Amino acid sequence: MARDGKPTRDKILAESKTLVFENGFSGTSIDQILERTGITKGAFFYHFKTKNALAQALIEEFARDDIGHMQEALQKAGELHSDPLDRLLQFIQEFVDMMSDLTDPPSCLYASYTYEPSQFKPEILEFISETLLTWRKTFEQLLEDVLKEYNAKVEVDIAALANLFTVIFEGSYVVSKALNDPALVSGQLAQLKNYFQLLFEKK
Amino acid sequence: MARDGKPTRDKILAESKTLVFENGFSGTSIDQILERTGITKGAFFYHFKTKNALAQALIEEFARDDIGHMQEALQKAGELHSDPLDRLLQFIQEFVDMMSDLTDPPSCLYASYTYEPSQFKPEILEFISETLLTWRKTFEQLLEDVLKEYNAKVEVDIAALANLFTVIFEGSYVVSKALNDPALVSGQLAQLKNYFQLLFEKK
DNA sequence: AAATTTTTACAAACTAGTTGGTATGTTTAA
DNA sequence: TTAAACATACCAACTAGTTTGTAAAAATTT
Repeated sequence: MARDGKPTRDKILAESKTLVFENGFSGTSIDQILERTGITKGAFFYHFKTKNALAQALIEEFARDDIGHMQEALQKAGELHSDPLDRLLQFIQEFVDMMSDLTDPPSCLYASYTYEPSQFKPEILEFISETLLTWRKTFEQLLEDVLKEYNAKVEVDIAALANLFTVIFEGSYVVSKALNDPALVSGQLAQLKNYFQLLFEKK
Repeated sequence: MARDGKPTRDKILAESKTLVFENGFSGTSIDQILERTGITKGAFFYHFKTKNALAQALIEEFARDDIGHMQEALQKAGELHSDPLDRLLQFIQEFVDMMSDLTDPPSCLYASYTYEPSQFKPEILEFISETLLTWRKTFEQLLEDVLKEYNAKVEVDIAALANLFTVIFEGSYVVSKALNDPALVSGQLAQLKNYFQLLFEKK
């Protein structure tokens, strides 16, 4: 190895992500990325064969961080509570805390890509789908554990309940951005906590 | 008036909306619009001075329909129920019904624009913000009416509760698209109904 | 009511600038 | 000195937007 290319690659990824959230993916030109990073076209295409390869690297990094947060919260909730409902509520609380002092509205790359799907190779969209399904499965497990010791006061669809977490996350991001209200996100997640608190009663 | 240009204009708007949901706004070229509509550049720029003027017309039409649905549901809920909680639940049920037999995942232009904000003039983004606030105000009114006759079982933030409707709508659109599951939307709105049913008890 | 003028609603061809991507070099560190 | 990590210059295709022209309907005049 000659010079270390990782700082350059990381810089491309970081600045690209910011740009994609501002302009969308197809609205982000490679020239813009070069401007922000201070590198040249040769450097860019050394690290990424095509613009779509950048898209793929971006979403993979985003998903890695995302799933990382999920597992951290899962572990913390498991450590703090043995009761399955407390664990579920703590899991949500972890994200309420995480989102409680944002200075800017957050953005999700899944949503960004989902609203211009034709720009990406099918495998990228499938990867997003699979990542969201990972979230759902995790949440389904948490819910099933709850249902062993709790009854639901109204009839519930477990899959729908499990999706609700991601739905509120994605939705609160959109609305938070549209209203320029970063604090909105944690407030919405708190509603989900309320819902579960109201829904389940000890057997 | 000479020849009637309205059919042409409407065709541009309809095809453009479809294209924007496929490619994003900046990913949609005017040439693509011309291909789909079968018109020429002269015709396009006769009806819309700039591409951004199209963006504005698109969002205004979308918001008009959107607010229209809101008022329809509001009226119907008001006709069917005098009890404020029943009215609130019926209001949501109207949208559950509306979304219950989708064949494709739906899309929202607010979210689409929000994830490439730099492409639009500030007034367009403000217009989106104001439209979402209209939703919130309507929902706040419904909730306040409920709280006159009902108590909330847990402490609630009315603004957060009012936002939750839009949040679940936007979020379910994103997740529905990402998972290619059109049925998901109505299932998520049903959760919101559950929440309110559990939350309020007669004074 | 017939002839003329004006306006609307387009069509076709063009332009200046931008796009993603490439070909060919140069630098740098092991 | 060799391969990795860039830099420079370039290109064909595409971009939004413009220019110029024209058919037809509506408005105005005769």
